[in-house]
Amino acid sequence: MSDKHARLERLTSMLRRRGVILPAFEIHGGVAGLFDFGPVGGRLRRRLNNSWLEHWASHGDIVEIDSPTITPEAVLIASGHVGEFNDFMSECNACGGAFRSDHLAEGHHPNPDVLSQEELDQILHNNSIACPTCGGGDWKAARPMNLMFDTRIGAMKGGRAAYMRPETAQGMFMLFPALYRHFRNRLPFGAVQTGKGYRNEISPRQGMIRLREFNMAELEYFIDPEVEPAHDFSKWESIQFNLIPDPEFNQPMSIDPGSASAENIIRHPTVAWFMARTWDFLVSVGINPEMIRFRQHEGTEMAHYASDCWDAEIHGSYGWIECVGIAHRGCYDLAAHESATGDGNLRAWRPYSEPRTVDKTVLAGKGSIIGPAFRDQAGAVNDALQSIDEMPTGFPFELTLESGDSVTIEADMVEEKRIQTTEHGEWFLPHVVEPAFGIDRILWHIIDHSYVETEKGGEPYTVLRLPASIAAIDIAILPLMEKDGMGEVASHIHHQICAAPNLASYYDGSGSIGRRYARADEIGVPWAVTIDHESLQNGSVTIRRRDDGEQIRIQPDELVDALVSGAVTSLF
RNA sequence: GCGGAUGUAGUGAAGGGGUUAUCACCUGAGGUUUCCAACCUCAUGUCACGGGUUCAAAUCCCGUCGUCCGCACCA
Repeated sequence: MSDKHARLERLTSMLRRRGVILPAFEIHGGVAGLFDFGPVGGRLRRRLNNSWLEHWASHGDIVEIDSPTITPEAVLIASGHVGEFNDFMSECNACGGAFRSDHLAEGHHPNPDVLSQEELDQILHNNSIACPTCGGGDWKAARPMNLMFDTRIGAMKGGRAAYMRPETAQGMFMLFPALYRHFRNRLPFGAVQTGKGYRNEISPRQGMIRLREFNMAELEYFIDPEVEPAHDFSKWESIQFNLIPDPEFNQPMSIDPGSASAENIIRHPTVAWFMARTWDFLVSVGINPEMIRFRQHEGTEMAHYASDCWDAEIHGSYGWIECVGIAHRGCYDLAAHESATGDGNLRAWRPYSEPRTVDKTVLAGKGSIIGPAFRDQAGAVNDALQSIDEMPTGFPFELTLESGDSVTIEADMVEEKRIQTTEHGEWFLPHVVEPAFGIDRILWHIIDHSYVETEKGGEPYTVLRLPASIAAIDIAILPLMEKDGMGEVASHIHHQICAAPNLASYYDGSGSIGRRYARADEIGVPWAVTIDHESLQNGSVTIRRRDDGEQIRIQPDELVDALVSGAVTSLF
């Protein structure tokens, strides 16, 4: 345990020293839960973000959007966040312990979640509920504890209440009509968004794990609940995932995702499919596959919107940490926004395989008779006639109006009409499967899994074995000496590589060559080019592989091509 | 929010009522060497913030803030 702790200290020291991840605002004392990404970390995070976007864009039916972080209160009331994030806390006057008021009131009210502050205080007082810590029963008044940062839109006092978004997902729901049009009205399709989310955590701990401002990457995949999805799981046939189902139903198991779906351990095939694609992503960016498991939420911990939820948890220095949540949200969000706004554009059209023709015989009122007969009730009579389900057996008959009044309808007041309508389809609320990624947590575990402490010549030596695709710096350019023109050649190659799209190199001419290799290894630079005397004669340079120190000679142009195409490994 | 610990260069640490605050590594310059953290010389940079006690505070006291650990809370 203390070994692990010491390793963690060395790792976080390195991250600070080398400009990867640093506590934010430190010269002003720092703020828990806020971090800076430095010159190395900033690019590392961008690379991870880009890998994530590419991963989903490669599906062909998923597009990227971007929406504001400032969100009007109405949106978050509709989505349930204002109610759900507004928990009341009660504090014990004797020992100072703080607890969620509704948890304390449990057993004394069928649904304490919905109670007001006064009602909660009443229940605590009337039932003399004891403090779980000290046994006292003297409670301070309950106080709301909202985990969202609030703000106002508009400078004057008339401004609208708003919050910093606690998740990026709502942006995708707001844009559903635009997405539906973009995809030519055909499901399924998805939208992704990466960006900041905000939660005013009571007590951020564990470094990058619980943050107050964090990088989220969320995907909303809209599906027709009545279409049985066809996913090809053959790619993962021989890969065993570690699953921890809700203990109410199943024991932990190792199983391939296709079978888990077929056996209904994962309740929806699309959820299983996204779990598998999530696994692909995590492994591709450098997460150790043995350190991944999927845990199903139990009924009681399910978020307010989810009907089935699996977390991808990654094991690292802080134990098992949830890094991805894959939730089947049903039609919760679209339905909530529809009912809050009355907007009719949050639905999709499902054509029937055969048009449905409905023959109906209706009684249509004759205006010239009904009008004079019923005067100001005539409209209501017509309405009532139209909504008759069963034809009357004869005339006259009694017709009940919506107001409850009854009127007598004579035969000459109406005529029978046969109406034929053809319905080609129906509007429905799509269901949503949402994989939501915590980028910072994933980045942390990539670093954690990549950080290797070894020995070199009896000295401790550290290497960050990042995959080349996300390493902050692609290559280090090292002149063996900065004389005889080696520095100039090196500088030229450095600029050549930096000018190539999406490549970053760094030039290092200070210190011994071994020291410079060590510096590059520490922040995970996968390749190092050395310019030596032979380079001055025939232009060739050596390229060294980070993970085993092996070197080959190569022409710089060939190297740049290989870097651009990501094929440096094949040169060895 | 409660309790405990704690705050000294970029990192890690030592020290301590007295005017010039140490040490190692790191970083930079010069020299020397040159393919895996070599060496020599020199240099940059630090007592969280605010108040008090004192002739004098980085040191003692108070407060604030931050950080860490435990409790509690936690999409």
